[in-house]
Amino acid sequence: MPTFSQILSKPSIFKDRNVLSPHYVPDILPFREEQIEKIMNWVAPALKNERARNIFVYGKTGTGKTASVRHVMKKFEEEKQPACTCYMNCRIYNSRYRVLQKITKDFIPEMDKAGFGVATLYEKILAWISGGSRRLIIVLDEVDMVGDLDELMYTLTRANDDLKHGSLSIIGISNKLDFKNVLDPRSRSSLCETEMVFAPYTPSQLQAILLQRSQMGFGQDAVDESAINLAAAIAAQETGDARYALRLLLKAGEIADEHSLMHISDKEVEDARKNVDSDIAAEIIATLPDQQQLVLYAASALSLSGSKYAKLFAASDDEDGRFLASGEVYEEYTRACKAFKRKKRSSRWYREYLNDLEMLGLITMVESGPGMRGHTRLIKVGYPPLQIKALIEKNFVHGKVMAAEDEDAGGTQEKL
DNA sequence: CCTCCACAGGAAGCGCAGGAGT
DNA sequence: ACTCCTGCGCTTCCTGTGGAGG
Repeated sequence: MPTFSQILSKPSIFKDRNVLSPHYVPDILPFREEQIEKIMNWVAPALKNERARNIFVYGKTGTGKTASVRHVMKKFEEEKQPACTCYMNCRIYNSRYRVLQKITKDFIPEMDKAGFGVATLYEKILAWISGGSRRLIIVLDEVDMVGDLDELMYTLTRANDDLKHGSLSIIGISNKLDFKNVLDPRSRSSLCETEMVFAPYTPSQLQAILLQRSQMGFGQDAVDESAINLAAAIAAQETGDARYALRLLLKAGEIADEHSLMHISDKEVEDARKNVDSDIAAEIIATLPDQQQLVLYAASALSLSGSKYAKLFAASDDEDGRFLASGEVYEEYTRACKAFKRKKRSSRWYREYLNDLEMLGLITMVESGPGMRGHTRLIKVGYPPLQIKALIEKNFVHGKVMAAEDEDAGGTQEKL
């Protein structure tokens, strides 16, 4: 058994592991100078006591949207003015109510509790802005996750009409390129007052970024040039996602550490790739609500045991695409609920779960064409079903027994 | 052709938790 | 302490929709 000091003194390939983390915002963002300057120009009016423009930033994941905006916000806050910013990720603050609540919580400490109505929160925010003639900029990251976005936009834009002093501006960030088309025209025109697109990084840009970070994160020459090129190529093939590329590098480093290597070559990057893909899925799955896990579990279990329509698909199948019919997955889900002692949800809500899972990229769905009865969706799990099944089983066995008992108690109460 | 099947997804509404107003 | 009120997760009911089968 090693001691902690032995573990800590073990040589590591990492010099500063932190710079490879997805949350790290470097002082210099390569290839984004132009975008940063533009955003600064649009935001600057707030420092001369005018309203900053609303900005809508979009581009695929890992193109530096969030990092660039946060970079500008950091610079902005360094100026001591009645100007302030409020950043939030709408994956968490995903409704008008929660967004307003977050704003009040950040700036009005005595309001830091739940239960106020929308109107109350709105009034308090207006009074706070107006009272200090403030220039508030709200950054809504992953803004497409907000359910009642139209209402949120209406509320926020209306605030400017109601304000005599100060103002409120919005910076929306989204990675859904077609997202603004589903917006109400009115909210679109206010949110998309100014637009900016972040193009994916090119392979050579990714290379440069990886080189910059690897020099900061690892010792000099710890990473093969060809390994960096490989990681850049893999990420470029995906979507030009810098976050993914950095994650590859981080994982490659961890693999090197495990084998006590002081050097990263192509092999470690290759291995990292396999790991990272399933890591990403495992992370998403672990944070999924119980019911959605059960649906996913049912789909994986069924794709292992085989669809009853297997013969049908075999004829028109493109390679291994094992599709399942929505109905049979629901039946399997019902069985899974029984097995894990959970209360099953109605089929209507089950369909909502399917949509959620698809949005997370855990499953893919297609409309049933000719060959199948009626109007059904065909489901395919996006990752190896055996792994998913095992992972969810583990999630349910570990630490969730109490929850199962609670559900059970609820069930008996119902019968009374 | 029509009818039925097996779903998709909108609308309404219900019960609950937790805070406001009194 | 009590009645409202609000948001949330969910169920119930309902109206499409497009191919299968007669």
